Amino acid sequence: MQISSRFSVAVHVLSLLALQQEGDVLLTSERMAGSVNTNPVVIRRILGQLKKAGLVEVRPASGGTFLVRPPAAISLLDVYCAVEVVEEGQLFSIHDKPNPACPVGRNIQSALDATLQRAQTALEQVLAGATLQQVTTDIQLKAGFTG
Amino acid sequence: MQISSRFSVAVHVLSLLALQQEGDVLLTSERMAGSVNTNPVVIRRILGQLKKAGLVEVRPASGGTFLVRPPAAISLLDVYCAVEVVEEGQLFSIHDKPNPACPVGRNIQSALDATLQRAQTALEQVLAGATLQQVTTDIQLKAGFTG
DNA sequence: ACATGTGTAACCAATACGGTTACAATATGG
DNA sequence: CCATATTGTAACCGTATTGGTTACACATGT
Repeated sequence: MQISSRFSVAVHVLSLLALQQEGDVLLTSERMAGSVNTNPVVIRRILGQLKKAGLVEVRPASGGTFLVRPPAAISLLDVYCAVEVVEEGQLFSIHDKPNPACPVGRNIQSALDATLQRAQTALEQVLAGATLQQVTTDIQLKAGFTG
Repeated sequence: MQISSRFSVAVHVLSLLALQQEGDVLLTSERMAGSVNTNPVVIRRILGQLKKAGLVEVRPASGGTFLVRPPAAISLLDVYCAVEVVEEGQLFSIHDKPNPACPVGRNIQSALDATLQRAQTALEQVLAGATLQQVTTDIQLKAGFTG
């Protein structure tokens, strides 16, 4: 069981947008799909989510997708929430309907809940502290980008 | 997408074991299933994993499952690893085979990897710091246990 | 009018999960 | 030895999710 690759694809797409420069060829969902190595519809779905979350704007028909915010103002947590890979506070599934006639059954959910929430929050805080800017800077370093 | 309830059921089962007292009725997988409100086979599967991980010992045939370690020496991370809800370092799925002809495609995986590992580690560290003892203490408090 | 790109539904196959049934293997007590 | 209770495990099933595909309506710019 894993957090869907939708999240990493979304970061990929946002990185393409962030690294796009004036004068570059128009970045269509088709082109993005080429970089990701998937079908453009997949990209469009994700872009729909990113748009709904206010991270990108998308020009209908004539094409073109743009970041609404600078890369340094987009955290990986923003992306994670935008693509809805995990429901709020629901990373861990807790068995439901344990037997209330048993004290453990009656109390296990609440006894576990705080810890599991803390674990999820810890994960999300790392994502909150990581920006798209950092990702693209890393990509540039690795790629030997000059600008 | 959620981390399987197998984990929470495992904690439930371990809590039953931890709170078991001398003279209590034998705790069979059937009884545990009653508390969890599931089928005994489900419990047995999980017990198989916990046993393989060295957290419990199980008496064949005549029945009876026992903690191998004191509850304070069993972390929730131990349980999480025992029930194999998440593969090591694999909480996040990263799309594979991005296009290496594109600098973003070529580098996105490694550019993301460290951050995602850190996020997973942060979550797991919270679990490492939480013990079965804490869970059972909480259950006892909530249940108004006197023992 | 036409070409191009977006948006979305529907379909499909694969996978994981949790529940169930079936039954072999094992230990214990009578 | 036998009956009983319990464990261990395979197989099956239905459900949900995912990511890819196909189809096509809609929107824009030339």
